[in-house]
Amino acid sequence: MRASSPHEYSPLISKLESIFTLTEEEREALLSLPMQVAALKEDQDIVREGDRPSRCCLILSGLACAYKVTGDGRRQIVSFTVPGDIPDLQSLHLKVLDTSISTLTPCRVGFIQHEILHDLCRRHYRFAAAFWRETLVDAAIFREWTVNVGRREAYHRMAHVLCEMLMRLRAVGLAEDHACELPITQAEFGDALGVSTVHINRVLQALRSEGLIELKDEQLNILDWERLREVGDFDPTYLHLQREAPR
Amino acid sequence: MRASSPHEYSPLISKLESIFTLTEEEREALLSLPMQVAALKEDQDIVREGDRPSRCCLILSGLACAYKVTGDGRRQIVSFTVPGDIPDLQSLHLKVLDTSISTLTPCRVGFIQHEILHDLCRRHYRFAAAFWRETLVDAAIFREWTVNVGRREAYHRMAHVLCEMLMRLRAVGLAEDHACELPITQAEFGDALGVSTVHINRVLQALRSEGLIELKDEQLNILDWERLREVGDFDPTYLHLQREAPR
DNA sequence: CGTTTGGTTGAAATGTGTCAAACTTTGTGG
DNA sequence: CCACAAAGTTTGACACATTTCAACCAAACG
Repeated sequence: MRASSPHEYSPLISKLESIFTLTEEEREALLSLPMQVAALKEDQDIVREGDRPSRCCLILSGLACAYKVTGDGRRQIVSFTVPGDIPDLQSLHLKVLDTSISTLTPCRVGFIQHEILHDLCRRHYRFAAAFWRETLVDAAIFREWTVNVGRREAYHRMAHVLCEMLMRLRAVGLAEDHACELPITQAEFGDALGVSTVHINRVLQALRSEGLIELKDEQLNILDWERLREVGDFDPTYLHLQREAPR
Repeated sequence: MRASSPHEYSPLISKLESIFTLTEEEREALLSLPMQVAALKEDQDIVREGDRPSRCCLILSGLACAYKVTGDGRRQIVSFTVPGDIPDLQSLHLKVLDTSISTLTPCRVGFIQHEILHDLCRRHYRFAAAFWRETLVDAAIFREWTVNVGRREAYHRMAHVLCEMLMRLRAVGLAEDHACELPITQAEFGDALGVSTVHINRVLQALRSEGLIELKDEQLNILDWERLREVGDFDPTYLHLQREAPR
């Protein structure tokens, strides 16, 4: 664990910049936020359900996920994170965590104290609005996942998350037009989509044999974006990626 | 549509009061919020996916739901609302709505202009925090629903929502210890749980014959709360109902 | 009183889970 | 650098939860 250097904030800053233009003062304020940086291995819990954290975690690099475990020990991943996400930003206002957050790949994670963030939000309403907005986009993704899991068959479900991940990774500069690194195992996809690993395997084979995707060696290649979008019934509105007027 | 009288705000005020104590000034500020009140019939859309609303809707009485429709026309309800909820509070920071909101029963709904709420939040950070928190609790509910739909069988899923609804209604004074009005049809439960109406029917019969619940004439009676909780794998933590220290 | 809405039932079709085994790739220590 | 273990992927057969379809019933309603 070491302190942050200025460039560490770049995933967060570019994410905020993608929504509205930061003033010089705001950029300064962000860059001077004290943050503890840690490098984590894969499959490590960053925080756990039931924790009462005093800080938030900013994913600087790598993939992570938020998940819950049912009484009989089955895991449901409720969202994937991409760099620039703060998956436990909710803890700023909800004392007890109701989800765990775990790395899927090795990650660099920045920890920022709650008080620091509260100060920032109190001083600049635009930051409060920006962070609040982040949590609202998260919520929109949760809603879409409920729809995905509740009303689409596994084949379509899979197409849908692949579309989502590509768009989200592209938004933070981690994907080409129709390709990206996607180091997610079939078991993890299963936990995310509420489907058994075996079935995920079959569904992926179907998508491959239909000529929609290539997925091998942690590398996703979307061969027919238009048809994958249709199959996944994917409409990116819920990701709220468009630039909007500042508040 | 008519203007609000003071007592209209009571569902919202008691909800906020259940989280932290309002100062006299804050209570004043809330009561003086201009709000347009409308009485809606059942099964009416309040707002629709794709809308760009300039106001939020506060459910004053009745049940409503947020839902999305898939490309092939199947509806997924992503959450139920109870009085005091502001199901499109997200629209304060996300321009385009990604879900529709519809009444399930006749409802009284209050509309509050975005500017008014933004002003309030800017002037009193505690309100920003309180409303922000509301949206975070919503998000927690979405997450739990993903788990419910993704990892539990229909029988357990149903038990889970019944527990959730009882707790939420109790929190706003609309339920006894183990009973409440619950005017939700089996088709609506189906859309909420990602299950066909027919199967909802069978699952309800099972819950009834196990002696766990009575559900008839829009009246839910939980006969064995402890076992229903177990069957539904229900842990209310995610509802974040406990009183917390002010911010 | 007929019509609509919501609930109930049965039988057949099907998507998905489970189990168990084999295969492939990756990582690691000797 | 090989050998072995561990992790991830693939396959087939079978079980089962849930859907679909179609009909019927009961209560509410205008």
